[in-house]
Amino acid sequence: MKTIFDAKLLVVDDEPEIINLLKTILHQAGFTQVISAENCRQARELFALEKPNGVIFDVTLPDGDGFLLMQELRQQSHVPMLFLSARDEDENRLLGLGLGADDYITKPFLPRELVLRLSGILRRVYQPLQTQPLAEECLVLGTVTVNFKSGIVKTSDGDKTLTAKEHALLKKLWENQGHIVTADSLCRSAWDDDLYGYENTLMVHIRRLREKIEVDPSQPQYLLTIRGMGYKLAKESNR
Amino acid sequence: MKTIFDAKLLVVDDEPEIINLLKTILHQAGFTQVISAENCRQARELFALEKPNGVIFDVTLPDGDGFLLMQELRQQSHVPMLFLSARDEDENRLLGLGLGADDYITKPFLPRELVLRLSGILRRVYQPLQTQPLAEECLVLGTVTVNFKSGIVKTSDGDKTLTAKEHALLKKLWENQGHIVTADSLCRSAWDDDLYGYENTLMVHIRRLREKIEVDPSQPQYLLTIRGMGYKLAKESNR
DNA sequence: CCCCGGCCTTACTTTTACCTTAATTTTAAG
DNA sequence: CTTAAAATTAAGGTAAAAGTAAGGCCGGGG
Repeated sequence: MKTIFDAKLLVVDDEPEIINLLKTILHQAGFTQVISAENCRQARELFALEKPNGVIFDVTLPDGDGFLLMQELRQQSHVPMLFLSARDEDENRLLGLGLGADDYITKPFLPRELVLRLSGILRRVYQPLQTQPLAEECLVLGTVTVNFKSGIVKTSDGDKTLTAKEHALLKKLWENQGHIVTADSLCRSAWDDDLYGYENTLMVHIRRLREKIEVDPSQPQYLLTIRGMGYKLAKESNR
Repeated sequence: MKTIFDAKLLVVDDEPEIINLLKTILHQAGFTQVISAENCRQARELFALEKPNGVIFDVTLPDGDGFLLMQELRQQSHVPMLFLSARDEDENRLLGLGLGADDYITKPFLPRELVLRLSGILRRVYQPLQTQPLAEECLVLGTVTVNFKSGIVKTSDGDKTLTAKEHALLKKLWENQGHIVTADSLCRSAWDDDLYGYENTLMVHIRRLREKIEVDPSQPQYLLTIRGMGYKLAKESNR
């Protein structure tokens, strides 16, 4: 498993045993650095609570106010923070989550689950910031770009808009890009009832699609016919 | 407790008992709408996976492939998705989280915990996104400017004020500017109850909106019809 | 209390963009 | 070469959306 971000983690805990466990788990998962700190309040300045960092708290801190500490830090930063707890106590779980913790994990936990949950939180917190400009889901075919949410096809000679049927068909092909999609399967995703007889209808729509996404519709480069089987949307890589 | 966002939730589950439970919990927590769907694959088009929506899956779907479905949807949308499971099985939890679920909650769960976890996820996913567009509260369309706070539309020939319905509809379109919004989705954001005969009602309001924001209502430049799909508020850039 | 005006809804007709049909031509496999 | 599959046209057909007008609801003011 690989993490998406170059994340550092500050572990607040007193039991060296669990620190080591976390270090092992998280290192294996690709996190770059794991630091332990006995007294987080003092060490706070050292670990800037910035972008690719996160905090893991052990609920059972010696002075017993892990929640207070968490609340305090939360006011200063929105970095991911999560609790580890020795015992599964409903009240504490609600309290922790209510204070703004991103998760609350009770021991014994599966190492892999910790990693997955952590990765998920990091992804949600940082992904939106990073991918703001390219958040759109687009299909790129050479010089042509299709945006499914807006239904716009951008080409070198102007923009075109997809009709409902074209949209449905192209989306299906896109979802199976690189694989052959049978005519039957295509029909089922664009029509409610099974389209009796006239397979021709599908062909006409394919033609219109080609007119919109292909440079030369009669010499398709992307929306390919697989005779006797169906159609295939070629992947950029293996054309 | 109050939620931060105007969140709708699609509940995928077969047991009416749990649907009702969720509805109760989430309504009390301030979520505006909860919809159930027996077959998500078929219903997918109906619930545009747009900004303030989320999906809750029951792992034990009748056909047993809730994971597959989740994975499929995840490819298409980054809206929050979480699993509910009847039994606490490590493998499934890992699988669910690994596929990109935002959380995996096992029954019996505390209602309040569900709400807290949900709110947390929504906050993390939408907070960063929403602060951006809502920073400015004006919609600029060529020579026309719409101020949402005051509901005033400034045009070259005088000011007009938006009615309640027009305001709600335009806001929804604005929040999804550049993307196609289904008629259904629009209705749900402008009417509380499900509107029975809304076929024309929506259209009439769209018409009135066009009369206020378009230069020539019969040749719309901004509020575009996407036949068979919905409406779209064009972005200045790709018109 | 009743009328008035703004807003929303309903009902109906008209328009049009998209889809289907069908007939012909081209392509490619055996 | 033969033949089935797919492509290409272009002409209607059709359902979705637009347009229009009348009626209903509700709150404010006379």
